[in-house]
Amino acid sequence: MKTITVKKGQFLQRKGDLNSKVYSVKSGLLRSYAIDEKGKEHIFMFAPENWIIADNLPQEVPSDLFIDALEDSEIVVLEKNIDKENHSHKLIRRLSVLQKRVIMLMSASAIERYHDFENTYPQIIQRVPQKMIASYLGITPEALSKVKGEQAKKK
Amino acid sequence: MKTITVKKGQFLQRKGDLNSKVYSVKSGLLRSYAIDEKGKEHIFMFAPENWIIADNLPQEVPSDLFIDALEDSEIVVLEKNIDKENHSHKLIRRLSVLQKRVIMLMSASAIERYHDFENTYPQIIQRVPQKMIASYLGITPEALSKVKGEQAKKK
DNA sequence: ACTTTTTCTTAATCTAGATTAATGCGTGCC
DNA sequence: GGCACGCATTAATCTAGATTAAGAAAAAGT
Repeated sequence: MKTITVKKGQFLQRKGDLNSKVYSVKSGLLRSYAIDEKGKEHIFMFAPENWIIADNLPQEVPSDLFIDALEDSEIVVLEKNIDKENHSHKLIRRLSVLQKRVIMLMSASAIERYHDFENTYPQIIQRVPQKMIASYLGITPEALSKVKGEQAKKK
Repeated sequence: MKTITVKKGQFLQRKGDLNSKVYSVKSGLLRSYAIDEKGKEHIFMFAPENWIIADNLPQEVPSDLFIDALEDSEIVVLEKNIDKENHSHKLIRRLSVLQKRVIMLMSASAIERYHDFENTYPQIIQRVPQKMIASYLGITPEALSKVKGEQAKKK
């Protein structure tokens, strides 16, 4: 269990890496994302201070996600192994978040998902470019810009 | 820890229920699903024999999902509490599945998601109506029918 | 301070999938 | 054995969001 510092833009993990770790963010901001066959990025999650981020996979399988720093950050690197202690509560909370995300992706429109993001992660919205939020929501930056404009006019 | 039998169509859990349980399927087939504001069903998961199914939430919060039986089934009902033993491995495997589902919903087309479902759950595809698979994939039955037709013609 | 690179916005066009509606096909049920 | 109901398919139309493109604004690098 060691602490490292990373600069904005630096990678902690790439797709295909073995023995991926769990990263606990002391300061700064990380993200994880996938790249599809067409070369497009899809942000899976953001992790600001006090969050942990990891590829949600058994540690022996090659990782699917890239993890990099969106800001200069201080990170505690943990082995996935430490399932000796009981992390069940944290895992269940993460499952809960993902379950909601799946349901939202299946049932809510772009604008509804955006509002939910605003409410759930107000801290994050200030710190990352709009296009990354679009990526997290599963839409294009253009679509997010449009839909926000329409929303504003309604008032 | 008791075993119960349920008939096709019977509910094990409804949205809003407190103290939701974990259901281990000995025989038969269960599903969980959400209903959105427009009244539409969105299937979150299927659980055939030897699977477990539950609302992925801390046990004290009211459930978001309905769980009912798609076939007559034998079910072992477990308390969520039994986090005394270390379920971490199962939870991590479930996280892994959900992570993939999120990425697929964000990056893959309807037909790609269908093929992935075919490959991942060949057992299930025979046992549930097409429209439920569509619901799991996040599309309408009509769209699935169409897209399968187009696929067939290509050969 | 100035240049270069990102990011955001707007607009025109295109497309995957939704919606609506009609028809045919089982298959359980009385 | 007939009938009602749930399911699948097809077709026509509609729409949210993708794509492409271009310009303005903001940020970052030197």
